[in-house]
Amino acid sequence: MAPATRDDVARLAGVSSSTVSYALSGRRTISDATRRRVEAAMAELNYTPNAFARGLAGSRGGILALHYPYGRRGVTSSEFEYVAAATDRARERGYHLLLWSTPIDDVEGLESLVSEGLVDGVVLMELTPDDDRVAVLTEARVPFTNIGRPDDVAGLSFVDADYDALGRIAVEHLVGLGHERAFFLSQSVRSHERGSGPLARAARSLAEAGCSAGLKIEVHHAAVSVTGGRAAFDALTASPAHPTAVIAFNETALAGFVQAAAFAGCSIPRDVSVVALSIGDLAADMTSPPLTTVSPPGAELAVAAVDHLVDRLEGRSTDAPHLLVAPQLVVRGSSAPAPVDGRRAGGRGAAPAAARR
Amino acid sequence: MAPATRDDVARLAGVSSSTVSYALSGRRTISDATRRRVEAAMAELNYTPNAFARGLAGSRGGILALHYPYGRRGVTSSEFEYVAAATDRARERGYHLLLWSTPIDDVEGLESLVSEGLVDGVVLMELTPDDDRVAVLTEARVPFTNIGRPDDVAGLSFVDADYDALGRIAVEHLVGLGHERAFFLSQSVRSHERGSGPLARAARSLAEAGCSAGLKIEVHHAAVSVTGGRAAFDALTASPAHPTAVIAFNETALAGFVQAAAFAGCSIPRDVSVVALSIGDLAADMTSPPLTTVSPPGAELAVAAVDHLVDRLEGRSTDAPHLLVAPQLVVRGSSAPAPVDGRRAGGRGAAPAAARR
DNA sequence: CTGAAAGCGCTTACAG
DNA sequence: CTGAAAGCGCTTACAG
Repeated sequence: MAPATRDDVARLAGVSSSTVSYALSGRRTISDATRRRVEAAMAELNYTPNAFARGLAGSRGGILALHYPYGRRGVTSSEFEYVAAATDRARERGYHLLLWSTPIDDVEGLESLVSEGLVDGVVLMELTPDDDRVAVLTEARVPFTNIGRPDDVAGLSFVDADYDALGRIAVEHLVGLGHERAFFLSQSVRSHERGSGPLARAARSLAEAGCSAGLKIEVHHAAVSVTGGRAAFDALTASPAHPTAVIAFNETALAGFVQAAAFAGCSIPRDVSVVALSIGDLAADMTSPPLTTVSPPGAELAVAAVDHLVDRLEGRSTDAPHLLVAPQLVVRGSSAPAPVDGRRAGGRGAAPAAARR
Repeated sequence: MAPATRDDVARLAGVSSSTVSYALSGRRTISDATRRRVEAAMAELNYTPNAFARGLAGSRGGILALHYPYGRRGVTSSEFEYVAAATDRARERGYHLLLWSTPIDDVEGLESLVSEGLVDGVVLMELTPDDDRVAVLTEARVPFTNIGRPDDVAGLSFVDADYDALGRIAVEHLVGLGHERAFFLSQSVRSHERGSGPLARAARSLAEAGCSAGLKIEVHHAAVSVTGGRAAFDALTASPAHPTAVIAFNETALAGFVQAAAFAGCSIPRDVSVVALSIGDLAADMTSPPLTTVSPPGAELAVAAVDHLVDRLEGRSTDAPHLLVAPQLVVRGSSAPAPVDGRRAGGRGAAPAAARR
């Protein structure tokens, strides 16, 4: 049988159909007796309002889009965290979540999505410094929040990881362990230098924090590949500065780096400490030893972004739309006090990290 | 200004509004001249049909739901692969993808989603042997496909990884390398024994293939935790059978296992070979050496599921709805010929896996 | 080949 | 506190 409509409920309850609507939305006062009859009728008919009709007639459709641009970097281990958290939060707030995933430069796709009128608002992920999506959404007058931020944030609502704290936290951790020379496993020069991207900001904060805390940092631009990471290890070994610690913001290369270190008999953390930035828990646990990480709290960011958006859609947001969330330092086994004997990192023939457990 | 409607287009083109609809859907023949005028008008007004109105009036809303139950296991590295691939494929086929993620036992959530009439069909992920969602969707008469399968697949359309091949492929790989005794790093006894879940099927196929190929397999039930994996390593070391290979179907425990092996100076693959089942590429690359894996092709499965569903929705599917996809063996560095000298795996004091590169 | 019109199931002023 | 009715922007028989 066809699903029950609002008219069915009204008939059963002996009221007009608009009364059923108002009972549902609570937008006008209703006597207790009427409300009870309506509720009983809805329960009996197992009534669920039709989403399309609600969307067409009302101003609120109850659907949010999460735009996840791909092609920027590969699928990393923590991305699902954002998506899952956003989905859950949207649901808790009474919204559905449409996952929208196009190449970041396919602005037309986004444009046609919003012009369909299907979604009440959009959460944008992985903003680039000069992200075109911002203009599209602004022009279409679709409310949106950003996870991440473009260079120009005037009038924009965003939540982002505090990438300045990122660098500082990593530096402080290493300096606290007595390290004086570090090696920054970065990405391509281009991403590194782009104005306000996560990498650029992390790199800058690293440089600043290193400067004031007395940690000398050598920057190495590695390809985002396992091979790139192996080459990075060679570069570390060859470095005249003899760094005793590695700070990595290149998940894939880090995998290659760790492999190369193990092959070469270079022990982590005895010979070199490793602090990984923006790495998921699972990936961190797969290495031996597990990696000390400083990562943005993905779930928290996603929840905050959805909350911001929904607050705005429901007209109850007045507070500052900019939120910077501090990254979390999780100390696992890959960071340790700097070697005291000044033995050079990456040296061959070192014994394995057996012993204590 | 408000977005253009079908009436605006009709007026501009000098035709009736139904003609615009038909021009769009192609459900009746239209003269070339008319079609051109309509198209020009649409282009000029930058017209996009309203999704809610289309959904309300027509039978097709153009939205698919992907139900991702959480709480079953944690976020593993390859889950995003399924979600991303499904999203892309849906879009390619002209549908939106609603991500729906509830605890697997929250059948009511699913029920109310479909009774809203928002979605044309549903893709279910991670089916359990006696999955309640199947009954709910069947009763609601909502078309759906499954990634994975329950025990009773009568009348059901599903795509699934061939978990029988999974075990066989792993066994053949190891036997080909001369191994005779393996250790199966499994999960809790309960999941292991449940009728037709992936683990149960993989375990069964492992047992069968091992039997006929002459590989003796010792089963170890580890907790799904890093600690569980460390304990598993101890169990391997203590095993009187002295297994020379590990087959793991427990991603989190495997992380602990690999860590424990490294700590103990047990070299992979010289002392023990490791073959990981259902592990993502990134996680596989994070270990040293990178892991040889046999994993279901997540993207392929997701694409097939979406295709099945859409074919059915569009009435163009008549072929068999059951699809079993072979897992992929990727040989990385963790598997090697069995030790010839019969040296016991897990022995302490072994030298690190330095040397060749 | 094309038009006029009913209807999808809601929301929300407008009356009372 | 409640009802009758217009309208949201489409799709699709029904006529011609």
